[in-house]
Amino acid sequence: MEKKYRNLHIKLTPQRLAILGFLDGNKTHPSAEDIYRSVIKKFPTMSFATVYNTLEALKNKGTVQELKIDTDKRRYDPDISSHHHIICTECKNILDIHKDFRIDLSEELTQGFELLGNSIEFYGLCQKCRKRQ
Amino acid sequence: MEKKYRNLHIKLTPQRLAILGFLDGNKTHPSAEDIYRSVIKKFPTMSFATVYNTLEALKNKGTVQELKIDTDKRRYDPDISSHHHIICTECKNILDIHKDFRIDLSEELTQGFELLGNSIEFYGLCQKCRKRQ
DNA sequence: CGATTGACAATAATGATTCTAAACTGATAA
DNA sequence: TTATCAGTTTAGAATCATTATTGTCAATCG
Repeated sequence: MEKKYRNLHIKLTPQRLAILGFLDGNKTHPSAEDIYRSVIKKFPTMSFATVYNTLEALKNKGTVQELKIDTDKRRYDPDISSHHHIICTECKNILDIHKDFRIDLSEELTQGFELLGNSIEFYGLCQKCRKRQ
Repeated sequence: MEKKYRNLHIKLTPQRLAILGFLDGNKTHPSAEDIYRSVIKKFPTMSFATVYNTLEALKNKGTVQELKIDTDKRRYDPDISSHHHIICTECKNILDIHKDFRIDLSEELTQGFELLGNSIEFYGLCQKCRKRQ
């Protein structure tokens, strides 16, 4: 379990391993609070500062990315592959979209920008909300 | 000047007109604070609550949209046409991209979602930051 | 063995946003 | 004109997410 994270070259403390464990394979785009609430079960002394510090460290190492899908609070994603999201406009449920979209922009549109990539937020209605309508 | 906003069917107080005037044609994606700082020049008694209340009202009327381009604070855009943004990864400068991208998703990807639209965040290097590198 | 470093926890501080309560405004009715 | 009423504004307090600070401890290094 630990071996997996050795190459991060950060100190693998029990708290950090618990956070990494929670994030591993997690598809729920958790907030700092979500992480805190889960990890505190095993580490009753866990503090928010540790969650934020660890997330900052992981962000810098590039193993976690910060998402902009929520204006209320930051959300984090352990899946750092370039992927996109579709969000239900009703219930705000979020689904990952694993596909690359190479979108080119004309020079007229980019006005001198060098285009490096894109991140797409799709929106729509999830199955449950469609039935409810 | 006022006629333009009559069809909003909200009470057009002087403060609201000042906010609407600041937003009209604004391409800077201002935060609540940006709006406050500008409008307080004419209305020294203006309060933040009024800015937020007005933004909420305008959002509900669909004349302003809340952007998710900044994790630190909310930003607002009076341009409600479906458009996108390109953000400089260095200086965070933002440029509007006015073009429609119809992107279809396979059923396998959407898993029951009814796709309604998309919003794309492009990223890259702006002209100034390219030269600086 | 000290000395140093990095991480932790608790807590204080900050900054954005929301809430509250009282005063104000403008329209309408008496 | 005056009274009333709904909606708006204001100032400031409250809340919530995030960041900074401080003292402590454990692991590491010379």
